Amino acid sequence: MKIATWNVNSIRTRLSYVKMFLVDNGIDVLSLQEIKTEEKNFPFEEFSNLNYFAYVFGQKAYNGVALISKSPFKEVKKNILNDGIARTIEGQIDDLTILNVYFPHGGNLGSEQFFYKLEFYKKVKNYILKNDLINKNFILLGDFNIAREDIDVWDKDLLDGTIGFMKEERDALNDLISIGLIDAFRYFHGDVVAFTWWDYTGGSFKRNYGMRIDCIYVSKSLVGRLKNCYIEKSLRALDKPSDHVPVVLELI
DNA sequence: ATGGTGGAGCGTCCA
Repeated sequence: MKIATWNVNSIRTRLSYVKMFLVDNGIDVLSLQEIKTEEKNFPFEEFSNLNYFAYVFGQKAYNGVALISKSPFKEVKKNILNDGIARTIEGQIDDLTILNVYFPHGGNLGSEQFFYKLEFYKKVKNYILKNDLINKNFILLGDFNIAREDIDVWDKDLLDGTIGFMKEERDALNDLISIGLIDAFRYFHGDVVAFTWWDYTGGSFKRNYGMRIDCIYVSKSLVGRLKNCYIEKSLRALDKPSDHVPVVLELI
């Protein structure tokens, strides 16, 4: 089973690439962030034509998450933090609980958005604990907007203290995963420097000035089923790409 | 300090 996550930065602009990615990689479940559209404008038909189901929590212009899957989800919960912001969608499929989160960007240190981001991390952690998801076959994936380790950024000294790599943020992410979540990419590639996001500006992709901020975390019960985890970097080199690329998890 | 690029959707805001 192949489960992927991708911040597409507008589903309508990236639709052809998303369809290509699903087919080329034989993806079973795709978790999308920043679809940037309301549900009423989501291209449901394009996915049903490919024999995929789509579950959408959308919002006008900003945010927006979705789950795309070959077989139907048994249950889907949107808005799990009850904040009305289209950043969370969770579903049950087979024996898995999959929680797709678009974590806040965070603005700058000390800004209102920065504290919102740290609070958001606590709320997701509490939600997982409250619902005992950590003791289920649980997958937390999405755009975390935080690089956790030094090897998750292109220059740890230059980026020290900047958004996405501040101590307070890394502490928040470490605190979240301390409840028993395993970084699937790191499980297979312990010391590999690899990124999932490159800024649009300044030729960042060509220079490989990136960060690994899109991740797939699994609960301990799934460790024995991990088969592979990879980053589909080639999609960043296409014309009019998203600034993020997909991460793919293969489960036995 | 600014601007560098991109998306939504027509004002700017957000990343």
